[in-house]
Amino acid sequence: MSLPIGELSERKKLILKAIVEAHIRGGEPVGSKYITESKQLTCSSATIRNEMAELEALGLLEQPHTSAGRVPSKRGYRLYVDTLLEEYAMTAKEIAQINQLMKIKMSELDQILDKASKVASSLTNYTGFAIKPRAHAVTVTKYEAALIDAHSFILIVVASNGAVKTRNVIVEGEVDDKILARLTAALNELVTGLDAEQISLSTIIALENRMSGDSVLVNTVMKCIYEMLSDLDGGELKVSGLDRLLQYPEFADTENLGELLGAIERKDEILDLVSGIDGEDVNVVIGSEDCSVKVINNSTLVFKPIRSHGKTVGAIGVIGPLRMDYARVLATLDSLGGNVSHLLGEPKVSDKGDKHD
Amino acid sequence: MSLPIGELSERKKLILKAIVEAHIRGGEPVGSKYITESKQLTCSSATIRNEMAELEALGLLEQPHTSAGRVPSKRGYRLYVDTLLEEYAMTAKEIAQINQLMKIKMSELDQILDKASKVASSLTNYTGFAIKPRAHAVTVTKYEAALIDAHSFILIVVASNGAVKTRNVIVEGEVDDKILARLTAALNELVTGLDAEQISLSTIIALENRMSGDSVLVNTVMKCIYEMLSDLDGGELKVSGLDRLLQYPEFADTENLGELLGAIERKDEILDLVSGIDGEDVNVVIGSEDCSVKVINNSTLVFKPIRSHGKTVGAIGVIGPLRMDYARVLATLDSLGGNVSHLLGEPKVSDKGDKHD
DNA sequence: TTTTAGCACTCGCTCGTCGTTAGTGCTAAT
DNA sequence: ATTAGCACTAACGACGAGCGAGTGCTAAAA
Repeated sequence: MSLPIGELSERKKLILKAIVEAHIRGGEPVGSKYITESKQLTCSSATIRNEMAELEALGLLEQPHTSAGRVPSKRGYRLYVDTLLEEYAMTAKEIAQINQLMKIKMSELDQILDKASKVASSLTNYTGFAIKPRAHAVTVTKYEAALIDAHSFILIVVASNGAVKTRNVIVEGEVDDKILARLTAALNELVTGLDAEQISLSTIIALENRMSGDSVLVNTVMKCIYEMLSDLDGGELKVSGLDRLLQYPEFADTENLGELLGAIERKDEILDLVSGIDGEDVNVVIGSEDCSVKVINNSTLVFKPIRSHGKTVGAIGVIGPLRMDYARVLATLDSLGGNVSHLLGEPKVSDKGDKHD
Repeated sequence: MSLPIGELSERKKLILKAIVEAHIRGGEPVGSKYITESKQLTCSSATIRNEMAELEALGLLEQPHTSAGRVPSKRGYRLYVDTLLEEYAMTAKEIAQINQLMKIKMSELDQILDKASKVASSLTNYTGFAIKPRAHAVTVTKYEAALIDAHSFILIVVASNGAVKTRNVIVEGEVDDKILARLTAALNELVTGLDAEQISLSTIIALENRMSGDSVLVNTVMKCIYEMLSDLDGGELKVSGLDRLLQYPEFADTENLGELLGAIERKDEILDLVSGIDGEDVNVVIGSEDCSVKVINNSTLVFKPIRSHGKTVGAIGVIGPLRMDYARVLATLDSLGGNVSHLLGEPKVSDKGDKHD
């Protein structure tokens, strides 16, 4: 399973790199002749062929069929991303576009993530996505309520992860400001710091006692709170620039496209995948190499966590074909994600460290 | 432009109906022989051919090429939907599924619409969508605020269309409950009933006076309010079951699919289209027959407005190929949409009136 | 021992041909 | 007005030839 990175001769690395990059550009299998022509390799096509055969034996290249050129395998891409990739120098235009995004003052995390994923999509020309990860054991830190009319009010919940949710509560009986004040006071005292599973019957009974035994109101409200808590740790996945997928021939057939659309539709696989990875660097998931997510078999996910005050609050990334322009995408996401995190109050990392996982 | 409905002989209608239905089922051009065989038409294929030629001259049928069968044109579908469509009898299973949806108690419009569009998609096997239409001149009917810490609070806005929006407001100076109380009181007094365009400088100045000239706070808040108001009348489009598109051969090529995905991506065309249509019946938009929405040239949109307390608050619908199973889709959406509206407090329409536009 | 030139071979791709087939339009007979 | 019959059309699938890009292997050169 582990890659024999050290074992690879310098020339093999160069050849692999050339093949990956040629294939990223052209999308077609690349042959030995092409390599000799275009690159600074001084050897002949026959030598390249021998090397290519060995690279294939190592599982780094694949042949669609005899007498076609070679295509990088997933392991090949992985090796490329991990060790062969050169820094991509962002163009002034790209930097400007990111900076312009940063100028737009948006106060809501959702909006920022959404916008950022759109920018990621348009800068890289792949499909962009934004994720708010699943959170475990979200609790409520504060309740507020706002009266609408005699039969309904808005319940506002501030969660431990900083999210805010509201819900329209319609009650059978009558409510007024005084009842609401009592309710919020009781909720703040009794039902904070509990996650969805920790709300027990005793909590509810204690609450009822505080609310003069108005069990209808209490039940309605508790149901709402439970619902909101479940919502809060649900995670979210938003996709932008889906139509960009179509320009890549690997998604021209229904097979791959269907798999990917299905995965996006279901959300959970991608959500789990992204939520399961921590850290602040850009991550690259190539195909289903780690076999956990079977569904995005022929696509690559690249994403960068967004952090705020030391916590991961989301992620932005792009989805595209295996032969993704990794250099560019990594640079773009790194910069964009860093800026977004910075915008959210995260200290900027000054050292340009290793960005791979 | 107007269709010569009355002019069509009974037999022509029957033939057109048979062709549309055969083509919906099979997806392929249908020939004269097929009609004579399968249907109760007593005449021969030659007669059918003559009739078909005339129907084609009327613009109701099309020929992909000579020596292929006929395919309904957009006008043909339109005529079919408007006058030839027979009621679809929903199966017990479908009814049960809708009823089950109705049992799920959800309090938020967004969730209900979202869920309903998913059900629409799964019942019809087309792509479902849910829309909250653009609203003009949304105003705020009530403000509330909830303190988070000394530098931030949550601003809650109840809009004239019943929607609720919250925003995290971070201020330079310090805030406390007392300041917030004054702020909300002032806002409720001075900045209600105004839409985004009507907020003038004098409003802001009046507000500043009330807030002891704290122009920083006032400006921050007003910017937020403006943003929220703009958000509120923005409209929303959510799509579910996108992958279902792929099973229809008309979306197998990149062309049509790209157009449709692009339109969904941009949202505004579809939003405008749906927002522009009022009433409570199911609407059918076939291709870009009315030339306003050029982009969904080869798809059909069917949607039903969702009403609550006499107002249109959203719409659910499906997107699919031109040869959509109209009978089924219309029945499903009519029933589903009616139920959702009912759930939202709209009186149930008892008379099963004409459901076409 | 490594590299390279040369060569036979493979296999997909593109044409053109050809027969088949489903469907048409037209005409003449009913 | 309808229909049977017939000639015609165009898509479709199979077949085969030619092409070309690319390979693997071998034997010679470095």
